[in-house]
Amino acid sequence: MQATTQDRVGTGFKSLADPLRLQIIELLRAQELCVCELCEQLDVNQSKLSFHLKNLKEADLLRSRQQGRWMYYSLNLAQFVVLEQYLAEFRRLGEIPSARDCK
Amino acid sequence: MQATTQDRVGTGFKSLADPLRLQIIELLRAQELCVCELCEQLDVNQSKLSFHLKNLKEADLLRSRQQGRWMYYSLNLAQFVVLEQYLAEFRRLGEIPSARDCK
DNA sequence: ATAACGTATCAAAAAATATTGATGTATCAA
DNA sequence: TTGATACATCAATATTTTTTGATACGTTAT
Repeated sequence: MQATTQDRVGTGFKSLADPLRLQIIELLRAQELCVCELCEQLDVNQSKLSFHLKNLKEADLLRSRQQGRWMYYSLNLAQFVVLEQYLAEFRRLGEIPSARDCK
Repeated sequence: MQATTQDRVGTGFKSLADPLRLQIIELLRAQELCVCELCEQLDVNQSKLSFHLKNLKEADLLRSRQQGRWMYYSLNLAQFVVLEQYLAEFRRLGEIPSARDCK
């Protein structure tokens, strides 16, 4: 079984479909952060944050690296580009014909 | 109360986060269609389709026009651009600094 | 006017997702 | 080696979203 483009972008959009996750990526847009800093800045408990970080990571939107007991998360820009391109395709085609009349 | 950018893109991404809705917009990418045609092509019941069309419309991703008893749906490309631009912002900033070491 | 059609809406049930609090694991410091 | 810290995971619950079937609404044909 292999993932189609639709699966991959679908997973990405689903991940972006949550306000807390959007806040997370907006913080990470400025710089890589560890979980404890995200916790503080977002004022959200750790378990909840962990859940959402995992979700973003599974959608391939985030990367993580461990250093000692800290876990640093950062954006995976490549995947943002994938989603961006998917959307750009819609524009690329230019004019979309009206429906031919129905019956 | 007014909608923030986050609300608006959040709603957009949430709407794109469903496989059937992705199929819908991919069909509409080729041309405007009426509900009955979408029903047939997607092999899905009418009430379900109506639900998802409403969702896409509320996310401002679709437009509709009525003609007699038919309802024609088409993409609202402007909103696709809004989402695309939101994603493009992430790229625009270039290199993202690593975290400064934690404690 | 009545009937049939295309679509929307609604309420109930089902399914998916998120939150919470508790516990587990690895790492570091003392 | 003990305790504390940083994070992940799990099970139970709560919340949200989706599906289904029924019904309602507006339009056209008869």
